[in-house]
Amino acid sequence: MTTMSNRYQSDSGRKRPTMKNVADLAGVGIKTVSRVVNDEPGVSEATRQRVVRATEQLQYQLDITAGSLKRSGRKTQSIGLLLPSVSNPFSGEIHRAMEDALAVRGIAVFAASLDDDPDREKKLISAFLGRRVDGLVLTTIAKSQAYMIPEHSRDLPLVFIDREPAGIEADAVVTDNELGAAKAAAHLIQHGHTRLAYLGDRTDIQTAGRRRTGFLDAVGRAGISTSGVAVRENLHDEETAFRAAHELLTSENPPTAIFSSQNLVTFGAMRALKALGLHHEVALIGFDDFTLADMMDPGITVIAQHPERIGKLAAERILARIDGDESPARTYVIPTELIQRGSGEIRPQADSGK
Amino acid sequence: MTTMSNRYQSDSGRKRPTMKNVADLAGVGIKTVSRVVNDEPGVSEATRQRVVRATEQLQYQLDITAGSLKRSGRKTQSIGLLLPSVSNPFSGEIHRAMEDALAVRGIAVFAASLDDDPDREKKLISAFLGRRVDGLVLTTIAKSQAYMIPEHSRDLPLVFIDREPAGIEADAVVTDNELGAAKAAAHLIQHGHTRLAYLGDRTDIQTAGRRRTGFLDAVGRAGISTSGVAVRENLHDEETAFRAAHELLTSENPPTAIFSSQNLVTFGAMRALKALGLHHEVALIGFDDFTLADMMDPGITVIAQHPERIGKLAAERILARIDGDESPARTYVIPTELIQRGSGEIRPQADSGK
DNA sequence: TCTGCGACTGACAACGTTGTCAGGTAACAT
DNA sequence: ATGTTACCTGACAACGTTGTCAGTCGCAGA
Repeated sequence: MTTMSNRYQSDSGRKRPTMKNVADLAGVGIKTVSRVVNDEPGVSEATRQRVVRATEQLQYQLDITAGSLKRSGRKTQSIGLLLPSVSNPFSGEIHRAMEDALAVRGIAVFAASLDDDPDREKKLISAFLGRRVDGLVLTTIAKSQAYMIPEHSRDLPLVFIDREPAGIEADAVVTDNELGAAKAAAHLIQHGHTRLAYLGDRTDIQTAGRRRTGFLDAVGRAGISTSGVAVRENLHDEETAFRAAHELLTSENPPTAIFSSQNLVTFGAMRALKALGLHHEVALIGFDDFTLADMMDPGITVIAQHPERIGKLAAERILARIDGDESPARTYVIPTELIQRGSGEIRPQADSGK
Repeated sequence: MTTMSNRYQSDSGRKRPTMKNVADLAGVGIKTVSRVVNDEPGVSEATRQRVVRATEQLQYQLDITAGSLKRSGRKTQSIGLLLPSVSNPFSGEIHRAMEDALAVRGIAVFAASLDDDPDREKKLISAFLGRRVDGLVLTTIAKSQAYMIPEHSRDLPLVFIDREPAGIEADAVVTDNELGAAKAAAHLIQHGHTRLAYLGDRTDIQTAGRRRTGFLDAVGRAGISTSGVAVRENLHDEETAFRAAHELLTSENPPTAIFSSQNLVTFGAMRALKALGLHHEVALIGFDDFTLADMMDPGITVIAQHPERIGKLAAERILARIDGDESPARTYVIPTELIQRGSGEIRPQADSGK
């Protein structure tokens, strides 16, 4: 019947079949198989049928890595995604949105966690470059991304998310941190607060700085002395945030409202308020929304970011760049949303001024 | 000085350099560059130095995809990870644990979301196979994974997580769903409850079935008629869970304790209890832990799973299989932990029998 | 001096695919 | 009958790397 050895006649074959095997079985040339598999024109219906049958019989799977070798302009159909941590819900949302936007183009995503570690950043980028990803979407930590210029100038599409790059010209998609924090300040002031506290993340993280600036500037614009704002920074987990909040709340002149610049810090502040029984007396607004915020007592008012919009836009930008968009680098700013749930609407207590 | 055109002399080069470029610049053969780059022995120190300098000067990056082409036994140093959704915190924890375990071996992870959609499952698996991943770690939805047998018999390492496979012999790492649910039942009964409710997920999800069985069996073992247990299933989101819980709680003979088989269902139940003002009267235990469970009022008692242990073990198994472990397929069961926080320790109210 | 050995080195084919290009055939117009 | 299409088709090189293998060289031992 056929000239094939029966090695590839059944599912029990040891090795993966190649185009050569399919071509032999179908009695055509390799290139014809390639055309059929890639849905290229120029193959008669009869031949196509025969090839399709052969691929099915052998359970043939095109090796995309081999194809991406030919013509180095060829793409690997994969991108690298560098996130603070894949286990962080905010990152997860971004990841998911990107996946959805990229899947329609058949692009797969390599995801990895940076853990705010510059060394790890370089290692991971290196690992992705070695796999010849078509583009890189990343949240950076290193002070400068200038070390990536060689790659970028080699036409490696780059999109920064959440934080803007320094020392390199590239697209970025970020949350409107200043305005978001300013909204929080305005909201608290509008509810009568004048003794405010700002609980911030590590000062070397760009977004933390922006939120701080946005908050303090808005306080100043409202005519309140910013020197009266209690600022505690470098809070990187619940524990340190709890301690800072606890300390502030039990001090001589405690704040009547707290703004926390990040989820873990918000959690720490919530715990401190609850521990002191002040959760219904001191106002709290957190930056970044979180699950069950509305189920808290009181519900936690937040400045919500839109990770799904960030992810979607980042995916669109990287695709555009991969497709050859050469327009100047641009930063896209995604607005925030103030969600009132109770904690941010608490008014200063009459007796708290003591 | 050198025979190289100055095309590759600086960072401004357009194309990525190849081993050939490095070899020319260093004045050695390609193979010698390969040896240096891969840290193989048999290169004199002097030569090595020259090659290293050349790679640095050209910012050379080894193309691992090209290498994996040679000798088809060669690995791509990447695996595919199929999760319910990368934005789901439980999945995120597993992903993270796997990443950490695989990174030390230089293996990158392609992650994708299944969304409980069998078609999507097949498409994604196909996409990963086309990229010649060294192994696949997945949470399945399809009733049977028999369709993967051809690939599996071609030595594609496979590890199932969270759910056991059907119709195929492969390793699996799962939570002890039966025992976990049984613990919940025993805990509630021990606190005096006899009118129990079980709120479950889609019945076609394997883990949901196991939790149901575990719960009901434990109830039976305690000598309580299982026919008295109110069972509501196919609850797949907060809204449906809320309605089911609300309905049960406002029925003729309401349960004094609820067991919810999954996070979203737990959230729905929590909302229903709060809406009816019963959160301090009706006991609740949820399967799977979640952030801020301890900050609820009351704190939510849960059967915690250990996603980080599942991920770590799955990574170890896939590595072992990649390294040639041919031992029989085995299912690894990860124990759960009952975490008491208040909601599960509420006793039946005296008047609730009314 | 010659032989043998060990250490080093590079030419070459091969991995599985696709771009290029030339050849071959049928149909149709001249 | 001949030329002109349009359409199919496959041989072949190339992509960037590594395994194989056949060298070359310096030096110790005979």
